[in-house]
Amino acid sequence: MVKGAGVGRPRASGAAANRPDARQAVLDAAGELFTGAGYAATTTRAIAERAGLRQASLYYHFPAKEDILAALLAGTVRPSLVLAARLVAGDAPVAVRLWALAYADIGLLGGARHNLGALYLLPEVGSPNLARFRAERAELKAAYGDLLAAAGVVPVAVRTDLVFGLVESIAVTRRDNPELDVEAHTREGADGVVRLAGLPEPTEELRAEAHALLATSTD
Amino acid sequence: MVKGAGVGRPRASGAAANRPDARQAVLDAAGELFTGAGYAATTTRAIAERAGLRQASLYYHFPAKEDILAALLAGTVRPSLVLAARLVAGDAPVAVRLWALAYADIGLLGGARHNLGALYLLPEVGSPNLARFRAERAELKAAYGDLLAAAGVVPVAVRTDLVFGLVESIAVTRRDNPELDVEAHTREGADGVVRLAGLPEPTEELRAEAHALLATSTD
DNA sequence: ATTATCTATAGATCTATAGATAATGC
DNA sequence: ATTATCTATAGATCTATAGATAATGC
Repeated sequence: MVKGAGVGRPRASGAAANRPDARQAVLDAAGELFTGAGYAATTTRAIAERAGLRQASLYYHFPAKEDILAALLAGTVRPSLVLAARLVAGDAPVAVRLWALAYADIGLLGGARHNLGALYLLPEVGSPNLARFRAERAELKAAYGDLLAAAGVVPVAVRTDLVFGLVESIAVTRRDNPELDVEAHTREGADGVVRLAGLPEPTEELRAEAHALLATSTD
Repeated sequence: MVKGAGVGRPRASGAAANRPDARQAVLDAAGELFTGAGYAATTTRAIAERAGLRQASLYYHFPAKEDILAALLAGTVRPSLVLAARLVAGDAPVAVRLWALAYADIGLLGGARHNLGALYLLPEVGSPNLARFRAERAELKAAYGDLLAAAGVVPVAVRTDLVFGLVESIAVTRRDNPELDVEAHTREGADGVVRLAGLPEPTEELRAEAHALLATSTD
């Protein structure tokens, strides 16, 4: 086993024995602190403390502070991107696929621990080292654009901006109100995306079809 | 005159003579840097350099770095808040007033120099010192809620979250694409707010009425 | 021998204050 | 005398590296 139980020097913090995965503990800690205080205002010392190790030990798992942010960003956009690719290529009615994508995407952002969608708002995402994330997020946005185009929405570029803005706005809403009813917001948000696009008012049948579509994701 | 032309020691930078208002120069510089790089990542030295004075001289105009951010935030939310108060108390059809508020609000965020709306996204707005701004922004959001309630929109809380999120999303859209066609986005955004609320599709007549309402703002 | 941590610290900041200085205004 | 700036710096960080150390595994 490469991942032996207690290989390496024990931690100085009391939590010497229980270290299931230091890397994951670092990501959890950074997720909470970056979303709360921002990237620049979060020190590597604070991350390490919360993860139960010393500041310098972070650098065994990540080459630099920015790589911690990159890892968090990658983890949040990829699941939506995978789903989007499947839906764009699907053959269900386009309004159903749009509703399903918005519902799943808002749900992922709203349900993630620590409001990880707020990471998208950090000014640091403009950094050259995070080009990978920016490209993946642009791909996701393009998927919304493809669905809107297939639905005959015009002007498609402006409406894509608005729809994508509405989807991501859950990060700000959730920051303002951590007690947010995520399920209600997600369902109303998906309805809102369809309305905002200018498509016919979503019906209960449409929502049921979309849910069915999403339920097949693990096949 | 309190504001004598060249009172005080001259600046070390070449721009010794032309100092129309140092305080304003500092705000301009900070607006650009805070929106681009964020608050924590922007040093007081960088602000001062861009404003044409020395780092320590900032502290003659502002007691602390955070007060520069507070001043910028106050300047961006107040104009919308003043308009919102007028529209909430108005007697034009409620869809007209809603369209007008969204149009003006998005236009102010989109047209401001340096994408000042991006300041709302900074994690530092949670700071205790910026409670004033948060309260004013909450008041603006409440005005949207009042208009939606008057229009009979249900569920009003969730839809208010979505509408307000859509309006503010221009800051993210503009950051992603600095070449954004602001006028087109603003008009489509205001239409989108009405649609998102679930009200009847906006007509050209409604838009004309709303523009007329806004034209009377300086009376 | 390998792994995962630790301690210690170099070098580079960054904010804010203290006190001096160079103008104008009276 | 007042104003608006300057120079210099104290004190407090913060990131990342160097090298030691305490486990397990062979």
